[in-house]
Amino acid sequence: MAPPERGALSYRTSGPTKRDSESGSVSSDEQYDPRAVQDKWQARWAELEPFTAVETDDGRERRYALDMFPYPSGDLHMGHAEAFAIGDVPARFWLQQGHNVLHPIGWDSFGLPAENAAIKRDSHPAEWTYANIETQAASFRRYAPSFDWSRRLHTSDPEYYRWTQWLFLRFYERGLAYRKGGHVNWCPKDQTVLANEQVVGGHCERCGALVEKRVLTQWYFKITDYADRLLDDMAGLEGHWPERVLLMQRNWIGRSTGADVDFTIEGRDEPVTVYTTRPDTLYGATFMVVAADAPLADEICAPEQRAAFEAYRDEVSRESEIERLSTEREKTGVFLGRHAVNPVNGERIPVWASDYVLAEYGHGAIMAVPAHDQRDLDFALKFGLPVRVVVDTGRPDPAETGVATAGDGALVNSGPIDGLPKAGAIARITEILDERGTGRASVNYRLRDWLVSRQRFWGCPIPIVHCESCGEVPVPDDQLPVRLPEGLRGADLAPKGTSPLAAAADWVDVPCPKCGVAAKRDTDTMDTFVDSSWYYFRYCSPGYEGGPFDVEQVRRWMPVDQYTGGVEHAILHLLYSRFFTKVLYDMGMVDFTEPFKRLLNQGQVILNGAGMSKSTGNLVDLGEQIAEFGVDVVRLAMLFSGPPEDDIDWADVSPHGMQKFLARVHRIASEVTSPVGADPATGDATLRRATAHAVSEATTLVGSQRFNVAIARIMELVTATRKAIDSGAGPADPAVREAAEAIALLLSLFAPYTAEEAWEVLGRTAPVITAGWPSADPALLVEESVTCVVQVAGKVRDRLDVPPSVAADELERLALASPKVQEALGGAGIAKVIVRAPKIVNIVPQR
RNA sequence: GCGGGCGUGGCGAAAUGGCAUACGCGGCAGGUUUAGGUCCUGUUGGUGGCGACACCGUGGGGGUUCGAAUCCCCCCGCCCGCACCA
Repeated sequence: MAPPERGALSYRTSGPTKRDSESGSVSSDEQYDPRAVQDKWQARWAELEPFTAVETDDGRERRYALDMFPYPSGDLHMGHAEAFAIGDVPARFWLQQGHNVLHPIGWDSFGLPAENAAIKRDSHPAEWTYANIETQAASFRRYAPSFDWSRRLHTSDPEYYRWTQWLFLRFYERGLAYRKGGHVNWCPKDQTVLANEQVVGGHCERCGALVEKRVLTQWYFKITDYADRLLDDMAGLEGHWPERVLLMQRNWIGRSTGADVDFTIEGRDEPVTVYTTRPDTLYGATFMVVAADAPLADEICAPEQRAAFEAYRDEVSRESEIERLSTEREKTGVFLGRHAVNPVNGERIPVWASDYVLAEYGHGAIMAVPAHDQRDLDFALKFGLPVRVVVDTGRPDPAETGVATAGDGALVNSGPIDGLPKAGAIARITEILDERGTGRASVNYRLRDWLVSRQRFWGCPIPIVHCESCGEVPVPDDQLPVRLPEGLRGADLAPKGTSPLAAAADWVDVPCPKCGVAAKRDTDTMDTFVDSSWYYFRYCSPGYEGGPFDVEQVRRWMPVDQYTGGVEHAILHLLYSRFFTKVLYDMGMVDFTEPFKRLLNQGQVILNGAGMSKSTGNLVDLGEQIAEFGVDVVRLAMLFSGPPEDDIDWADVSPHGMQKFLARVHRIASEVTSPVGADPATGDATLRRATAHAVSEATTLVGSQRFNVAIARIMELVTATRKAIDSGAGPADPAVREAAEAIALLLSLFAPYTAEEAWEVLGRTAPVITAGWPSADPALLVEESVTCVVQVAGKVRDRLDVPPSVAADELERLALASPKVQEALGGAGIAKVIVRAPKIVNIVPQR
């Protein structure tokens, strides 16, 4: 439908209200239209700047409300609308509570889509990127989150990425950024490498292409050095971050404890070390398995098995990730023609190669204990290798059943550790290995170092120069930023497996900063997750030129009080940001180790039970919704539909209901006739209590992020106020003004335009956002009487109006005196009476 | 397979040991209106009854308790994460 012209619709401010005092009904031909007031308040906010955070101390407490900054992929969509509506609530709440609030906005503006668009349109990624940013910025202004626009940043600005490079160099100095060769994930579509975190189920997280393995030399951040701290510091986030995010990070880091055991290899000087979480089963090891793609397998393979091994290895290298990932696939492998010697019993065991052992984990080799590990058992049964039980779990023989026994029990066939339980045996055997120098306790992680280099153009250049005589040479700080080369555009950026930057000869060729001879720049750019790992620090002092951030400002604002964003970043962005924060702590630049105190993951906006997508046409357009209903309605519908963490199916959302509610709010404001400042103490006591309750509960509910229930409380207050106007105290009662003002103040968090308008209609001048947060008079929260429920055998039989302070024995007497209770008892004796004054009495009859 | 979460009216959801279904949508009835829409009022878990009421009811079964949507055990269903990590 075509939206009415903006501003053409009138809304009632004081016009004639036909009121039928007999029925209490009111009719109206005109209805308040939230769209009509949007431009007016946008202009007022732009002029008054109520959302600008104050850098210097002004006595107010500081709060930092952060939303995950957007990628400028196009205009804002329903997902943004939900996330930013949710993130705006605490920011406005704190502001109205009188705090100095930092609520910034910026753009994560490096990344592949811009580059792909540039290739397609024969243009430069910056054109597409910055045009989209302007589109989103304009939409944001209308959508009206309480942003401090003065702190706006873009990660693709040289003023920003200068400091991304600076941080890279600090990491480099600390040995936390390094280059190494090895197997890497390669996306054949995007023509670039990917971090482990960006591979989901064997596919590229971004484009969905099947990821391949390649052997390449790449830049890494040594996040594994921080594995323990990343894991252990999560204890402090417990209860403040969603449990599932913590769980996902724990699983991702995947710490396991066990032991390294050295096996000698016949005909090899050096022993081979294996990692096991079950050193207690060492006597049950009947063979060893080496990862087929590990150099070790190639090295120790005996000549007579070489042909078989190489054939197998080629087969493995051809097989795709899909095959590797299929669950019920048969074990494969090949004997390497060698034997290893078990360090505790001197037993000779054959060494095999297989793809079920991963080259990158542990030492790329394992001791196989088929009786107590299902994978090893599958392998043993397939190739006829022996199975020896060493833990008596009381379960049937795995060799017979094909089911490995992983449980606890007494050790058997295990020499010095016979009879010990699992835990005791692990401790003892580790000691024995230690004494003999053939093993030691060990910890392993699933987490790998973070691969940060990318063979694409639109990212932050890696500030390193490669010199034939000096090797890797960091670009000196005073030569930062290393800007992206000019002149590359369109087809120049097409992916070709090496970085497009390499084609910019005049950019690549530079003198070595150290020795001055001809050298070449590193042509890779950084993963965009590097850019987003520190942007929230930059917000604290966005124009700062002495470093990535002003240490003093960060000390003032951080850590972030609430971070709002999607759960899709549960591992990637949030793990990297936690890592960066810990490194900055070690550098002495910040005095905290966790960046985000509280995390809220909003749900997704879906339609008809399925995710929205352009290709299927299952789409709701934010712009159309706003044109039809207005910003306030969209925001309120998002927030009212359910808990913020839950998905919203737009098919279940009722914008019309929200529209009706906002019109009711506006009309109440317009009907108030008492003057500003009228003393509410003289007003209707019932309505005053309703107001006090709504204020008190809404405050608690907003604080615990239960926005949908908070809105329900405001709705109840609106209904109570309507009743008071129509059939109670009347529009001139000061309690009605008090209620109407409270409604405007509370509603400001959820429907800011209507709240401002109502506030003005009530004769108030300051913007409502600066008018404070209402407080409830405790005296009004105490009820004059409460309803006590009287149960007989757990069923409600009567209700009594009693004072809240009623004594237990008095209440019991009243309850027993009730005719309804006596009737329900039917003459039966009383076994017991439970009294919870003043709410409930439960009488248990004898039976 | 392993781990975690969830299951409440026609629908989105409230209630975290004490009146189940707040609030909203949708429905129904009435009022206002030339009419429609808007707006206002009432009503709306099921079964039975003219009715006051009665009984049943939070996925299913069992348990703890004076009292369970809420806590415990088993089962069913759905969602999410991980998935050869030795």
